[in-house]
Amino acid sequence: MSQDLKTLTILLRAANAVEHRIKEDVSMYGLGLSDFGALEVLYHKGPLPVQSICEKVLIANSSMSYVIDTLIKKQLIKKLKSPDDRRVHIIELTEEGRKLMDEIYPKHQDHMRSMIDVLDQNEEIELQRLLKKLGKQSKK
Amino acid sequence: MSQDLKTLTILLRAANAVEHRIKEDVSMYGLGLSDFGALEVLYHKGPLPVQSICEKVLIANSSMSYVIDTLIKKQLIKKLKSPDDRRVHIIELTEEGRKLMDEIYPKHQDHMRSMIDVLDQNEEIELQRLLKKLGKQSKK
DNA sequence: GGATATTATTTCGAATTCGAAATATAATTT
DNA sequence: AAATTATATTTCGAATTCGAAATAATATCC
Repeated sequence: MSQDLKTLTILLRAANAVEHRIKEDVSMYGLGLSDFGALEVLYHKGPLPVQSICEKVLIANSSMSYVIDTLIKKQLIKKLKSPDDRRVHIIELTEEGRKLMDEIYPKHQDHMRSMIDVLDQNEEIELQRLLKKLGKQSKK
Repeated sequence: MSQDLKTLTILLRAANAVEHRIKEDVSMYGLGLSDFGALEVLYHKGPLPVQSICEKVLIANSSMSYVIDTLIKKQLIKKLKSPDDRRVHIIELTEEGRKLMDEIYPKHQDHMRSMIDVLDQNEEIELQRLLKKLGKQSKK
């Protein structure tokens, strides 16, 4: 019983379910999961280097280059050169990008919260604790 | 505090970490995540229709068709026609596929268990309970 | 200060994934 | 029993992802 991997299976299923929900939420605006992830980070943290966005969105940087290209084509973000370090490209939302997120995000947030809110506050806090403990171990 | 989505973020991160670990584990044998997922289901449940494998591995059936093709090319599985229903294709491990899993699986299981074992037994059970509760809500 | 190592990003080709349409068969309706 | 609807699978083209190599700039070492 205790030597099986059910816990991980359940974890992957739950995450998959959440991802599908987000995808559903966001595909109406012609965005993919990673597109939205990148916009979301920029929306909340302000302009950021490519690398930092990668770390938040959890995809390879080569994939992020592609995501950034498509978002630039859609005129939702723009790319600036960092004055401090000429290797670095700073990404920021355009006016249009910000407007889109102003429109999408509150609805998305409500939708996601309604998922979480099947848990009471103590359960939510406990879940966070357990996942963090697991996740910490999992990085190498 | 309570209206934010941190819990989901942590969930997605933990799942991502687990997936990366599995990928690492399994890429040494030239397998991808979905390849391994399919083999694992067949290894544990015996021969199954394509559809049932899909449901376990959590990818679209069009993607599963591709996965099955590549595993057939590697001679790890084979495809039989169901005698009951001529729409259905039953997939089963070849001798070679079974041997591979006999080799891989115990190591994989240990590796995965060592991740889970940062949690004590009560924590593990509680995590399962919370994830199930969340996941249930998340399906539509 | 030049050589070497490190970091940030992009490019490339290949692999994986998806959704929608196509195909084939089975089940249900009328 | 024909027509309709539902289910299982595959095919197709496009989108996304990856890892490895390339490029460019900075930091470190000698």
